[in-house]
Amino acid sequence: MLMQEEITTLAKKVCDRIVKDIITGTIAQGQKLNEPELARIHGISRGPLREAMSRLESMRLITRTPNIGARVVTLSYEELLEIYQIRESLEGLAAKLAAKAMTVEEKGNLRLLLNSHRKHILDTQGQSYFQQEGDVDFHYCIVHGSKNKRLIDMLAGDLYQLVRMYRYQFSLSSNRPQQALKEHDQICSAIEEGDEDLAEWLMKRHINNARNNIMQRMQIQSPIQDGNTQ
Amino acid sequence: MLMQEEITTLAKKVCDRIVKDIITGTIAQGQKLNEPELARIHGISRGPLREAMSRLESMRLITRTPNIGARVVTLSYEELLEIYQIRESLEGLAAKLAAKAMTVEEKGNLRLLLNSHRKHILDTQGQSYFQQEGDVDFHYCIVHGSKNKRLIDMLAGDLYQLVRMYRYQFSLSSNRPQQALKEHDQICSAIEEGDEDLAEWLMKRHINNARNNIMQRMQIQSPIQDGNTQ
DNA sequence: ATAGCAATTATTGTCTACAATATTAGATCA
DNA sequence: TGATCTAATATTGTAGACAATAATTGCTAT
Repeated sequence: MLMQEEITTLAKKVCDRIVKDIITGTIAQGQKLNEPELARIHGISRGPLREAMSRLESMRLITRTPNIGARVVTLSYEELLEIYQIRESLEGLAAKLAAKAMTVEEKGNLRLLLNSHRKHILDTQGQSYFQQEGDVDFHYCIVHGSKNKRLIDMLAGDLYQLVRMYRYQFSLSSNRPQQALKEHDQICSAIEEGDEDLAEWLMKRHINNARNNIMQRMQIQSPIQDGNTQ
Repeated sequence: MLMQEEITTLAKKVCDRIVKDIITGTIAQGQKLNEPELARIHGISRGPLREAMSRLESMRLITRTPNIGARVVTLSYEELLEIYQIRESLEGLAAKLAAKAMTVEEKGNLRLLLNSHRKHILDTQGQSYFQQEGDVDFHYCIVHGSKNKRLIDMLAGDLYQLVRMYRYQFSLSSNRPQQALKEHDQICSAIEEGDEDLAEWLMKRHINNARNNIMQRMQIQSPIQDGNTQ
């Protein structure tokens, strides 16, 4: 039996491309999305494009108003706070569940991932991009280890996209890679030992630390630019 | 200035109707959704219907497979467990935030709501329907009191629909209305006093109790019927 | 010169038709 | 009789055209 080809649809493909454009800022925050124009750019008709936009809306990357149209969300200090509150809660749960549900193989992979991050940080001191994506990888891995499908969808499906968007657009690369790595290390150990409560507690503290770090730097940084081009 | 008429679109209206049908079981779990048929039933064309189905998918009330079609989700003991794990985490957070963010007026309304529930329980002993919806109201109210928009969307927008679906289809009306009311009372008091940590702890325990109660009864009850009509 | 209105333009919402894929039914052969 | 391939049917995916609503422009009147 052949391995199933990754079957997909125009709407999904275009959705992924637009997601990328929004996260990286190629399409600016607050910008109006014109359906005929976007359809033409991606070489599809408005049908699948609108379906793609429905997906974007469910991810909360755009907001739609009937008869008026869709705009890319506008990032804000307040929303970032909201997101981190939710992350602390849900990822704490994820870590707790992962400590119980992860297989030895998965735990091994998590450790390997961590070691490769350590190497990256040592090799490319301050190379923040990899650190960022590495951070996403680590959290992504634990969330999947929770085996809670709905939790996985909520975090990996939607919320992490927003987190990546904030990081790109606000240049929020970590300025504390060693510290973050150490915290990841602790979390990994707790999971390896199956210490659910400790894993949860460490994860919550880790995210709390990250939030404090980011908030502090955002207030120092130049105020949020208005990406609204309309 | 006139109050804005609730402007809407065919897709949204039909989506709401289908949501209702799915939750109440008018459309059985596991059932295949035929686009032309559904469109005809609701008197619209396939365009807006497909958009409605996108919304249903984002709520996880249906699952879609490219080129094959959409089916209503199949409820399971495992998923219900997953949902309650998430609820415990997120609603704990909601209660904590609400204890800080709710206005005196909102706190007053919450107390009024609770008193009306008490009256209902006294009047119609064992009348479970109101108790169910009343329970939803109470949690809904606290979630909104958190003022965390994304949290509100996650819980009130999507998750509660699923919870209602489980309650309808598994006839999971509360068999402990007095106990639940007492717990609501405690949570309300903690919120009134602005005791964030207590509110969180009480809410988590409350949901944990509800879960244990439901799980216990589901195991006693007849096994989950297969609603798959295909 | 500016405010308000009217006509025009542009954009979104919806419908119908067609193309591509999956499912079903039937026929052929071992 | 049962399995497998093929043709017919049904269903989903996509495109393009039309209708309804919103935004814009230009005009008029004060």
